Amino acid sequence: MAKPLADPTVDLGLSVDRSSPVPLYFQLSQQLEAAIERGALTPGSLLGNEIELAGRLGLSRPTVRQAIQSLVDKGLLVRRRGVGTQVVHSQVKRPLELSSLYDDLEAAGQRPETRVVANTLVPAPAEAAAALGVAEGEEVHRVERLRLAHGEPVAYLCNHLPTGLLALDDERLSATGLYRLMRAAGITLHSARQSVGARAATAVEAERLGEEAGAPLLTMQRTTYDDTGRPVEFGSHTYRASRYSFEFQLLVRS
Amino acid sequence: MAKPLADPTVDLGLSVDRSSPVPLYFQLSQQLEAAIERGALTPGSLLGNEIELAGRLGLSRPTVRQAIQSLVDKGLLVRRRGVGTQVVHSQVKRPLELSSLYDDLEAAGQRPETRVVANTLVPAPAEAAAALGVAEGEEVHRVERLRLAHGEPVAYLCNHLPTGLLALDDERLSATGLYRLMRAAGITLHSARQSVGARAATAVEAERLGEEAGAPLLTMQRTTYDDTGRPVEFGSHTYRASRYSFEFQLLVRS
DNA sequence: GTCAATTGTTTGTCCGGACAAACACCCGCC
DNA sequence: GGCGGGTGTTTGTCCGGACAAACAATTGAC
Repeated sequence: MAKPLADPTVDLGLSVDRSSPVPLYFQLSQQLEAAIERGALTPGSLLGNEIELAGRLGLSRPTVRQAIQSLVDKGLLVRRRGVGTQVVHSQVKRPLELSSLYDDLEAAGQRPETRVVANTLVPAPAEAAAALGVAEGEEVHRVERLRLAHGEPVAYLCNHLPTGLLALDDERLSATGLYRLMRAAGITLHSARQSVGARAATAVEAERLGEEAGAPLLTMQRTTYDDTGRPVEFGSHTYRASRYSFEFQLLVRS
Repeated sequence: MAKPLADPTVDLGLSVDRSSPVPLYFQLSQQLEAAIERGALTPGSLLGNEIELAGRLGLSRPTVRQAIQSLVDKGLLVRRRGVGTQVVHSQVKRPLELSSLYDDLEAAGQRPETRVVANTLVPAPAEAAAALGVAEGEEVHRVERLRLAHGEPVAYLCNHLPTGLLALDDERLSATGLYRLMRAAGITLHSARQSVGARAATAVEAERLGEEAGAPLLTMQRTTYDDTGRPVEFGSHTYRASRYSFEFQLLVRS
């Protein structure tokens, strides 16, 4: 009979605005996420059952469930039948996004810079053609960039893109990341297929990145798709292993 | 007015079994996924609207929506208001799972083998203690293994695990992967935090893997959490870059 | 004291309906 | 011919309810 929490609605300042165009379930999930983020909901604590929560907020149970489910999908909450919904007790950050090197560096406080080495139209090489789903030799954009942080080279990025998708001028390429340009052009990025490996740097690669020949490089090849499943970008990147590593969080989908 | 598909229900052999304990939405989503997998639903093709589909199957719209939504989450389908639900036209495999090296090798037809190099209790080193959330110096399991494919070394795996979770005997460790053992012990793996990088092999590392000193190695550090957010494993792995690379698919969470 | 059955709580699944918002398409106007 | 508005289709959101399944805790029997 004794409830572990007095009234979470009050403590957490949960409330919804029915006049807002933001969906109710989304308002709720954001508030819950914020509460978890700032520690108002401590790891392991119960959330109170769905019926009560719905009643207190003046929402229906399906709406509350939708809000909770989205947080479960993000890995912030765990539900157990007969027990309730608990906050996961781990230092989960973000469940993994399609990371942009530029944004990552910027978020880390490293001042990212981009030097455009090449920006031309070329006949598609076999590998790029296969990834982009165009005929070999068909014209595609080719962009080669050197990415720096604090004035030091971090990565050499070579990308191929289908024509007609995007206006690519050196100025904009220098100012920001490719993904931001694509999003700004109305392309909704959706998924990507990646392959991450390592190899020793060739003399040319080493010189570009300021390493010794034979130094270990982290390599990534990535094909990115928009929300219709159309390939929009194929990238071959090499990173200085001494200056960069990939960090990400995986969720098991059940 | 003209429908692109005559009656998908018939063509795809969709049907649900109400006497089965398997949830209806899950039955439907599995059948749809199978139809996409085997090409019965071609990329770009419409799925027919939700109301009709529900009517034909004798299900309610929410149930059909739940089935479709799960496939949208997996990146197999795209929904557009006023248009309908389409099959994504790309060669999407699986959206990325918490990959097990053993399972990956086995699925690729490489015959994986494991040699247990060490399997002891040790005081937790600082890094492992921090990852597992235990005090430094507290006793933890330490397992070192060499993973081979076709008799050739592929990776050197060093893992730390909390005590009391799992019975770790050399025999079982040799026969299968660590993740399978954990699942078999009733641990539900949920998420993992990974860091992938590269570095040159030290003399010791090179010797273990049959490489030259200085050869590029792919490194991974991973902390795995169960469904309650409790850390259950911390691994430091080194892979022969010449023989292995990580392949995975990322989804952008909207 | 220990084990098994019962009971209560909570989430899981499913239904039927209603209205809103976004998009594609067609038609009429200019 | 081009453009704008109207119309219809489809998904998005939300409601209220009902029953089933899983789990924990208590109760009862041995």
